[in-house]
Amino acid sequence: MSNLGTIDETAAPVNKFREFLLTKKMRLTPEREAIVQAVYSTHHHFDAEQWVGDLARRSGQNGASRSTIYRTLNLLVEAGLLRCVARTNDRQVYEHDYGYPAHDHLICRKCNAMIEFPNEAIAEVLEKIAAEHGFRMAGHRLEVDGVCAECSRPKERSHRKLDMI
Amino acid sequence: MSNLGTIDETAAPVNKFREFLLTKKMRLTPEREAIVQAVYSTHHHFDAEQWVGDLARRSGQNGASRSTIYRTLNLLVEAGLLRCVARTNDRQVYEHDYGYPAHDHLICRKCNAMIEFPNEAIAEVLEKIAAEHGFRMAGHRLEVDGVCAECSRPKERSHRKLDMI
DNA sequence: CTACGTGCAAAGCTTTTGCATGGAA
DNA sequence: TTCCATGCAAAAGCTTTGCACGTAG
Repeated sequence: MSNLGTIDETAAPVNKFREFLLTKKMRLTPEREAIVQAVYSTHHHFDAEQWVGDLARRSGQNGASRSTIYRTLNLLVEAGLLRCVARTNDRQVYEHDYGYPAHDHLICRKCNAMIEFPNEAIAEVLEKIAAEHGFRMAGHRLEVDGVCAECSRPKERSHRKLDMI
Repeated sequence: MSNLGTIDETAAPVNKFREFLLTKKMRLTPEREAIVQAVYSTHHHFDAEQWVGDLARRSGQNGASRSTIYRTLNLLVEAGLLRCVARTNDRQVYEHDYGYPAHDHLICRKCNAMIEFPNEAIAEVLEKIAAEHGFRMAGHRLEVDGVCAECSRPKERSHRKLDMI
């Protein structure tokens, strides 16, 4: 959890989550807070199982069980704090959807790298299309697949086939 | 669907599939052919299980087992005949990717309707973005979610919550 | 006292796979 | 004969859920 000076970057999402929970008469338990802090401690893509090892180990002690992690991730998506970006190896991949500019991803089918790019242009096009259909757009998910520059280079050895989610 | 005179619209995909299989030293078996004909008999979105009931029933007799259906659908995607468009109810949703213009979908979160729209504009934007990143784009998958015009109408009763894939 | 949460284990689901049988080249 | 394919049943894997027990309010 990188701190910028004294600012805890997980504070804002935790607060937003608390507000969301209030509207549903739910509580911000230590488990839920631990999960939000964990997933907001770094700005990386992640899947549920990634946190299970870490958080379930110290269950009760600033951790949470697998069930609670899954349940909480669903809540965080509902709260608008997380976004499902893709599905890799049959696992749902999440990313922050708060305090971060809108973007989509180029996904390399060789090394699985996910390259972000800002999506204003696309959102704009979609707004127009949605309007034409009387469709109230809530969001979108765009996965562009292909081969990244690194893996395209013929001479050098390409990336290892890894799960770089 | 619509036949142009006496032309069987499933003939072209079957042929294309045969060619693909040849390149992999595989055979166009009756089972594989039955599957291609089934999924190309109508231009609808579908998932694997949808065909299991239909095709597995008459196994051996112009049908195929669940395993073979799953195996063949994967081959058809590889062959460029099918495309994975989305995931609904945890099931992979497919659509024709041959003899049909490129498009993406607006997905209604109320009635699950999938509304197609041509995607040249988006493909164009993506070409540019990919080029900027030296990324060799192979394709994309775009799911726009929101609420369709029908379900947005406040006065009338909205669509039934159905799986209109 | 009541309602909400957690953890555990088991269930649920779709999709994949091992294996024995069968058929085409 | 030698692969390639099929079908069955079982496995795999992620995610959800039932239930009993706790605990905040």
